[in-house]
Amino acid sequence: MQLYNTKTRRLEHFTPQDENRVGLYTCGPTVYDYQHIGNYATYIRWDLLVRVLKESGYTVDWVMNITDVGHLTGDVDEGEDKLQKGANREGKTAWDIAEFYTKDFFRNLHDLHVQQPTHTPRATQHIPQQIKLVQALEKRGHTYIIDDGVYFDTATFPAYGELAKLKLDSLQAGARVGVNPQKRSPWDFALWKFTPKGQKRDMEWDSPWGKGFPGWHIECSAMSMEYLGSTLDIHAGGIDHLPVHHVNEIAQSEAATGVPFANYWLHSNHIMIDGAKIAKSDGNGITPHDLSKQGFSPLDLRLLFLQSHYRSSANFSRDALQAAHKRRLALQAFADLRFQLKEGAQLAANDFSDVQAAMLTELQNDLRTPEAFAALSGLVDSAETYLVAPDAKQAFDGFLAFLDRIFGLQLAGSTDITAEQKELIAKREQARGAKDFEHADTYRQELAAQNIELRDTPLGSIWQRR
RNA sequence: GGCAUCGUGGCGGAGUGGUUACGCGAAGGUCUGCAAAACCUUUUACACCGGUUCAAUUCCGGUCGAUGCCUCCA
Repeated sequence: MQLYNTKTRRLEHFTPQDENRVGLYTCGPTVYDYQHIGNYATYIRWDLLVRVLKESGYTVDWVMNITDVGHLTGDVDEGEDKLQKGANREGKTAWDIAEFYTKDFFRNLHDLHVQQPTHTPRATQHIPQQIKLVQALEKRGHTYIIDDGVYFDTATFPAYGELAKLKLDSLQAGARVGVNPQKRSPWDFALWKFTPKGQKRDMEWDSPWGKGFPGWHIECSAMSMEYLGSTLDIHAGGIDHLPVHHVNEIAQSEAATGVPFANYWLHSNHIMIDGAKIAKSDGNGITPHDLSKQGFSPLDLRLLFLQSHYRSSANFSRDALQAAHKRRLALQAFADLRFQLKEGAQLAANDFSDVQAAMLTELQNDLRTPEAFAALSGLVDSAETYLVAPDAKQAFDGFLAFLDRIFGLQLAGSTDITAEQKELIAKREQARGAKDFEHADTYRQELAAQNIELRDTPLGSIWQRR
């Protein structure tokens, strides 16, 4: 398997530390609001990575964190989110808000057929581990304390910023707002923040340095190492995390352990809407729920995101989603041919195995989904024309199972049409044979009313759902 | 201001130094009882200007444009 490693900026052959097991960490959501479709695009892509790794014979330990702490103070009232404001008005706490959005997040992942990660640790449930990691850094002389927290001293970590190829001299620190002037360097970041004097936060814990809460980066290091050890095989995340979050994760992790934090770094690019980044502040933070209300299935969205490569910045639009929806229906119609095997059909077992091999090859080459789908399209077209013979049933079923394993589109999850519907089709065939086209069309219309369309082939009628 | 990335046909989206990506859509046609499907044709595809080359969308340089990051952000 080949993966593009941000660490080296090139395609590399992937080799895990253990022969058959892969330790994968992916940055999860901060649960203070609904996740938009761009967020989910990233999780769908890492789900694909896990699926392809499994298909390649690996066992995958997948850890995805839930950031349920950070900036939720007791009197949050910023941003435009009405529910959050409402929650505050109703006297809810940061804990309630985190719980609400965590549930929403997992429900959406389920609907999008993203597999359940092996572990989904909450930051609030791993405070001791985070404190321990900060203590280790303190012991090794990588920290200093100022009035609002314990900070990581980037000057003590010469490799700081290497992953993102940061040129610290040329970065414009002055553009930042709210920089604590006591920081030794603008790049230093908080490991532990103190609760401001006279304040009481919903979320705060005791620590050796005083009451407070963990910094924004330390949870990922603490929890990934807790479950996967000091060196991860793969650390994946959104491209936006590269220059700050991932750079800081590396610094604090490697400074504490002395060993490489991750062997492979994967970054997914952003989904754009109308050529611009998705941002709630711009009012384009579309959620899967918004699309459901418009009649789209979560699987339409899943297919749309799988059609583009994870490293390119894909553009979302209604038309593109509609196109994906229709493509999915066509794929479903292809899968439903398994209920309509025809004697004399021409598709043979090796037609499926050849395409399966070709698709897997593309996916193992840095998850090249566009090429994999292109390879599939040829077969779908052939199947539509030549149909599938009964003696290819096993191969066909096996192929559909393969498609569901790698793409998660649930193609083999459909059911056959009912006996009544089959009866209608038979009646229509009879009427047609007798050149009673009036009745034949009546039967066809009856089926159409049940969202079933017919097309006639030399081997008989074929139905497909709309 | 600094650092990056990218500009492909109506839309989405791959890829390549010389041959149809693929999907969705539109127009015409063949076929069909009518449809559907399929097939054929059309819808002037690779931002612009130079350069290298027998040959560039594909390499090099420049121009213009778009976007991202530098601040929590998938």
